[in-house]
Amino acid sequence: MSDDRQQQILSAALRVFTRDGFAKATMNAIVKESGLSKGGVYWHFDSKDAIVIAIFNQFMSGQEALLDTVLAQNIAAPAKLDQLVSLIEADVANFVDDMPATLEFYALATRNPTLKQQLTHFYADYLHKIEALFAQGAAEGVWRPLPTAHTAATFIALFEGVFLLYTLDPHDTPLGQRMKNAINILLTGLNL
Amino acid sequence: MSDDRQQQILSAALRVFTRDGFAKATMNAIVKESGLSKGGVYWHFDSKDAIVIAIFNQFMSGQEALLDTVLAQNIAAPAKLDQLVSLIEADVANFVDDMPATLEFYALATRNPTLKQQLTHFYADYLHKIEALFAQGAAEGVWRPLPTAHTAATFIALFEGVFLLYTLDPHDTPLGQRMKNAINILLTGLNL
DNA sequence: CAAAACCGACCAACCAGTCGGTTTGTAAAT
DNA sequence: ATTTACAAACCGACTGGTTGGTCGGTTTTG
Repeated sequence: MSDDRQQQILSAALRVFTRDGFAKATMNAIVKESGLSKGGVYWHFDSKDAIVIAIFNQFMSGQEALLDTVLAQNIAAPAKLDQLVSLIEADVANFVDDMPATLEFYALATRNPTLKQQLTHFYADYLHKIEALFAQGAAEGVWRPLPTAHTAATFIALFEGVFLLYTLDPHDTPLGQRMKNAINILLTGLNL
Repeated sequence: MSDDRQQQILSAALRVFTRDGFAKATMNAIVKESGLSKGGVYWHFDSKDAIVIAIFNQFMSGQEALLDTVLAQNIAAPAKLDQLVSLIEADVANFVDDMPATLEFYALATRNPTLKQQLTHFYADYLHKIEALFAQGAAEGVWRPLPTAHTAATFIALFEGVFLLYTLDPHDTPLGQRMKNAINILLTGLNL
């Protein structure tokens, strides 16, 4: 049952990263949290970095699967957008506590070539799929036929920014509300 | 000339953080880069964290000063917005290389209470000032009179997101172009 | 019984911070 | 102008503690 054990280790590691921060997280802590021994953990993963990369991959796969689920449906573009927001909102509720860890992963990705390449691919894929969504909306005549690359990049940037600010300071406004506000303004525009 | 020496240490530290990443940056490296000795550096700063916090403060002060410069002028709101984009674009050129470090600071701020509080204050201030800008635009009759808090939060999120994505993967599109694309879509809106 | 999975004591490297001592600036006393 | 006095600024060898990773041996599994 190698896969189960690996998952057990990854879950433990994510818990430690979330609790202690990536910089302060030690292998000893991950080992202890996993319930295994040091040798056991190192039998499954060659290094601390290997664990980080594995967690990162799971996170990206999950996000991409979520997007695919929404886009696969046979509905109008605005409905897809609504559903995407709802799904992300629901999904994020499961890992709000891990969001600082996400930030640290991003920081790490700017240094680690392996991580950087994976992240670049992930975003390229994600961007293309979102582009298709906006192209659909334009074809349906509900959205402006702007260059889809610009629109998609702006949309993703807006969402990432909302996440970032929420992570830095969740204070009173819940994440779902922030996302909806942002989307509304992006759709309607500011100009009179 | 205590201030000069402190600045010398902070500049060296930022260089090391940018080069090695915050996690891997050691005091020995900062000491070496600064040209001083360990005792010398520790005479000016009590700890590694104190150095980080000082750098963070400088960064925030700079950003706020830039915003104040723009807002203080006696011109229409859209012109202020244009100018803000230009100024940020020019300013960012000076520290593109340090942007991964910025990401790491953000990650750190979610753990360190002192940093977190400073960052919260900084964003609250920044938000209020941006709100005033959108209120001005609404009063001038060029922008929709939406709730300024929502508009300002969305605007900041959009910009932070653009920065984030650019840091993660600068590939071909320059930052200034990305900012302008994003602003255009936000102003005009997507809906037909 | 062989390979896979696991154990945990051990280690070499490293790191933030300390401290006793030295140099430098500077202001008052001679 | 020179000495004295003292604190600010600086030096760098040293340390106590920690960390990622290893390895020879043990248990479990098929």
